[in-house]
Amino acid sequence: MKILAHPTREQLELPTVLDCLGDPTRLAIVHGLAQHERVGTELRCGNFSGVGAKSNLAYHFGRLRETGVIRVRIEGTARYISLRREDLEARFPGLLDAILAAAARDVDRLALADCTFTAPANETPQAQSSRA
Amino acid sequence: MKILAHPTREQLELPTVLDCLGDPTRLAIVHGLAQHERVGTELRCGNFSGVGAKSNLAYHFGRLRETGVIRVRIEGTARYISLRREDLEARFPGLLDAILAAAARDVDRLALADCTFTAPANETPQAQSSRA
DNA sequence: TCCTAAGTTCAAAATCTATTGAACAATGAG
DNA sequence: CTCATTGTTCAATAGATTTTGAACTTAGGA
Repeated sequence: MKILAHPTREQLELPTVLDCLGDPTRLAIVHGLAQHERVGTELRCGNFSGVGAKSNLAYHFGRLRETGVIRVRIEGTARYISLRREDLEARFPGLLDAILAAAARDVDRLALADCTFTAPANETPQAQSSRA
Repeated sequence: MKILAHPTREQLELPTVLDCLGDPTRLAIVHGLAQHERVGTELRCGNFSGVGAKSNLAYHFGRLRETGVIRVRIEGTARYISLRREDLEARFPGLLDAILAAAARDVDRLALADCTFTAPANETPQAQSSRA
């Protein structure tokens, strides 16, 4: 089992993060992650669709991870994705929230609709509430 | 005398703006503009240096204008530049401030130092103090 | 008028990005 | 073991980005 390389909090760079989120596909992924956070379950790479070939999805997730926007945890053959909210907030206060709020407001304007995900039922062991 | 095309406030797009500011050179320009705002004088394109050839500066200013990040006012042969703070704030609340604050905090880390400007003495008619 | 300063536009080059399909690796199930 | 699932890596490609120098425009003096 491999552990993927992530930049440390201190290594996060502003232009890199902005550039990373400037891509509509990646912004859509991050928006989707943020929207899904309240559900409590974790999303896998494969939950996302509408981004083209599988290899393209891997490419964008790679970029999001290398940039430090998301964290990727390997478990079996699956990779669970989460937003690095605390790290981003510590380095760039208010930035992620402003971006997510703007993305949420513009959701129909962006190509965000192209990137959707099918939410998992109750795949992660730790996080499911009593009612579905 | 020409008037340059600017997107309207409503036409500002989040991915476009993020992508535009994801470039270190343009981020440096915008940071410089914001830093200079308190002085009260307007900056021209030519006040900036360290960005390479003149045509490259024109390229980046063109991009910033088309994206809606800056406004460019022509006066004679000079072009006066200003940040579109209100428009950006209206469309993406908190975004510009978060970016500028982060850029200011990371100022020595970024290549911002490469892009400097020589502030004008008292070129704009409305804003000059008594001291030279 | 002629000159200069400010900035643009164009074409070319070097580089980077996004996308795809095919082949590959790793894990868990039957 | 065998097989399907999950996702990666590779090579190729099409397109976008950044950068440069040279030629050009425009306005304001001397």
